[in-house]
Amino acid sequence: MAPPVVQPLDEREMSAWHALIHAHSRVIRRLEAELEAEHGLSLPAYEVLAHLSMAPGERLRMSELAVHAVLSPSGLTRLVDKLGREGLVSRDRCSADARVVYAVLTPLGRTRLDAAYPTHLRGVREHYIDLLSGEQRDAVADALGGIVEHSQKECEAAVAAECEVAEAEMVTEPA
Amino acid sequence: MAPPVVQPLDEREMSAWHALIHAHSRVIRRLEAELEAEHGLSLPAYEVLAHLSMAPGERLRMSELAVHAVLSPSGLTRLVDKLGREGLVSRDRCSADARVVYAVLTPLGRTRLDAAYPTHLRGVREHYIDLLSGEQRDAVADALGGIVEHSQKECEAAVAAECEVAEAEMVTEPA
DNA sequence: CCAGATTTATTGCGTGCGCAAGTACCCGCC
DNA sequence: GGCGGGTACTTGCGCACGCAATAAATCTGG
Repeated sequence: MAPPVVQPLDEREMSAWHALIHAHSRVIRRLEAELEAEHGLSLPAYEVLAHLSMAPGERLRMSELAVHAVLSPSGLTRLVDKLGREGLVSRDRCSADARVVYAVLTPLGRTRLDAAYPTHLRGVREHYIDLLSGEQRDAVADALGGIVEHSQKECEAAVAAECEVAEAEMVTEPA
Repeated sequence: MAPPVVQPLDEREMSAWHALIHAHSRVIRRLEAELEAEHGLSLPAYEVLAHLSMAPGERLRMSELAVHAVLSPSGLTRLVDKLGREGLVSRDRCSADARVVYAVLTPLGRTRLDAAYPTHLRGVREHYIDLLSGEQRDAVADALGGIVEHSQKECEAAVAAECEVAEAEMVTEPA
């Protein structure tokens, strides 16, 4: 019952923390502002189009898209609604499994994406990549990439744990 | 007028970009979920309380607070409204300059912050800091910190540029 | 000393988005 | 073969937040 004394953040740790928060905020804000001003696309919208364009058949399931774009399933549904109204993507129900929906890039969507690509690329370079040395870039990719991986594993572990709990309940309350 | 051909992102650059986006998203989501569940505080709310607690007199101007917390001025006004309704901060008009208002931490706010601190600390460690080696941590702080600084300088430069434009207009259209 | 420009904070408005509940569908088991 | 349990997406709801316009106070030049 002794409180699990956690070491307070020292100055370096603190600065690594604030750096993540503030750098992300600054980079994203600028990039999004440019994308919005020049092409009327939000960053999530751009990312959806970009991921679709790289997928085989320029189509992806909603759930896959939600993972790539950083969006909840419901957020993605609404975003695809919006892009659909603008004619940039269309929906396509899967014939094999009527639950799944594919988002498909339309020719117009491809055109808009191609137009927006230089803006996005320039923004990412100007506000982020080109401000880092090669070593810094690799170090960041390595460090933060590791966090992403770790986080994914923990999610899977959490799901597994839930299953075990469910099984335990099956035993505890056999109804 | 030749299009300023910008080098496409190679694989390493791409991965540094995605790492930033996804790592940020994952870390923030987890931390915020824990903070919300255990103490009913959003991450921005926690940060406002934390910054106030470290300020002299536990008080800070709205505008300063907006810079530290990652929030627009309007966002901050509303957040302070909300924290005020919960009794965690109070507003205090500055006697010297009636335009500025100070947000000050109340005793109740201090209590809530103290209660939430371990959760926040544990979250930052568990989902971020402790997943990095010492070198990685310093490299990230260095690289991303540099981006923040650069971005600040650019903002100042942009403001200066606006002034020049304004001056130029003064000359162009002397009314 | 006052009119206009500037700074500081707030409000109107619209939008984006996450959670939880709902719907439609697939699958395995009796 | 149909029924209970999961899966994939959508919708209801509410809130947070950014931008632009506004209000109030201060500063500055004539």
